[in-house]
Amino acid sequence: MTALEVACSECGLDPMCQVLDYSEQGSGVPPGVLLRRQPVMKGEKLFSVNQPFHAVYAIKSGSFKAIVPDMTQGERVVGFFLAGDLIGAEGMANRQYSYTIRALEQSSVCVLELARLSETGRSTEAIQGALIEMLGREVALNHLVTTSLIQQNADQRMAAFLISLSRRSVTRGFTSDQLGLNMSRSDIASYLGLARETVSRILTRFQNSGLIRLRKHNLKLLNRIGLEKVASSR
Amino acid sequence: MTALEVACSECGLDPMCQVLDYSEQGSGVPPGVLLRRQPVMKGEKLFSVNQPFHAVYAIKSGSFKAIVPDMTQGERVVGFFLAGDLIGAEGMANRQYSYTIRALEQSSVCVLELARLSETGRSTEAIQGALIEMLGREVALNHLVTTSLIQQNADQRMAAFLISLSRRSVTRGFTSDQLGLNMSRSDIASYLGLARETVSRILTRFQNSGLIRLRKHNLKLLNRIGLEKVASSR
DNA sequence: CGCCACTTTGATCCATGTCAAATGCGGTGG
DNA sequence: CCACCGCATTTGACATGGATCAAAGTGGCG
Repeated sequence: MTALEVACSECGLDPMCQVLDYSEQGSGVPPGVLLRRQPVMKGEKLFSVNQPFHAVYAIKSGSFKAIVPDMTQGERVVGFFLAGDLIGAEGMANRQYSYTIRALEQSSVCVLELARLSETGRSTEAIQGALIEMLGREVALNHLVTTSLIQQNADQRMAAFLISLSRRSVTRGFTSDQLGLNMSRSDIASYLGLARETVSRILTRFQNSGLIRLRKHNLKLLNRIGLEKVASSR
Repeated sequence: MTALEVACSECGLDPMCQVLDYSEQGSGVPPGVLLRRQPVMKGEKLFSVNQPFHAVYAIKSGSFKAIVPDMTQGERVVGFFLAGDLIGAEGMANRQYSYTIRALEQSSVCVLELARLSETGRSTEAIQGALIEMLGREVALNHLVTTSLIQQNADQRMAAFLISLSRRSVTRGFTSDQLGLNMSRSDIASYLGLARETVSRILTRFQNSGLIRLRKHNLKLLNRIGLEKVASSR
């Protein structure tokens, strides 16, 4: 059950890896600046909210959730991250992380220790260029996500959520119609702002109408066109 | 009725202005790279969705809304921008803007033509550093906004919205309890994902319970503590 | 002064939350 | 290997917040 890895070329950290020329041995980059393929156990944290910022992470395989404390419900899910995604960049400006990251399954990540970049001997210009590229993508991505969730009914949100997962999966080089739904129904509910009962009902309804097939945590999109229609209908 | 201006030190574009040393005459920066205090009429667009990216804007005075086309309702409001805010950075990575920006009132902006930065003669390193600073703040900010809106009831959303406006206003050096609500009720409704009737009802209810005072488009927060209680209650 | 767009207020309806109970499933210990 | 327990998920019944429909103010501007 080894999870699939993304290719480096599809990874959010790639601009920086190119600069560091990490594929080469003897690149002169000191050890500990860029850690590759660190394993992370299911349930383990990458970092916690308010912890001082020190590194950005890229998911090589597996998946994670981002959570923030919430006095009413304990925790609130504010995002899911899949292989290829970059995690932690939002902590850069504030010098501390703004959410807690927890692995949804056995995963692996690459870790870039930002403070130690100057030790690499690479030109500041090249490093900064890579940072700009990474941050720019991040800004664009966040904006996309923000737009979608509010002011849609439960069916639309769920359909949009599934499509977005699938789309992210396919841009990272995986199959587009088959993917692991490793988060719990409660996690999905929290993320979409719905009750978990509603999530459950919608998923079974989608299944009964032939849009998806769901076995445990394995999801197959049977009718993408239909899902897209649901997501955009009113 | 001249709108108040933010100080440069509070502006989202400031890191770059510092690098360009724009306050000096004879700084050697060619004309047209950084335009200051361009007036924008009420209703005028800064740029439109899908238009090729060329510049980022900083609001010197006034306010704007960000809208995206929506087949069902014509347009959807995805954000409001106040004096000091940076607009357009999300277009950098994709090379095109992802929403349309329209002025809510007579306003003024500073415009930075990004493609022409190299003409300034400033060191690439300094320019890149400024870009990183700007983008980093942007990432952090977007994340903050995203988190708040979903999974809250109408009262909470409205209270959070008013508080956020006030907070942004005060961090930019304006008074915290008095501010212009220059968008229409429909705009607020679209942004918060509510019906405009609901927005109207909530505002009158807030007013009747002494939380705010609303005269036309002039809003005064009378009881911030009360509002915060509404925003976080469940 | 009068028109038109925006806003407010009222009445009704429906989607989704909430509460409750049944079912399924994985892990553990005998 | 099986029986049992605890937790996640599903399903059902009901309550309600906010959408929708309708109509009456209100204010800005020609």
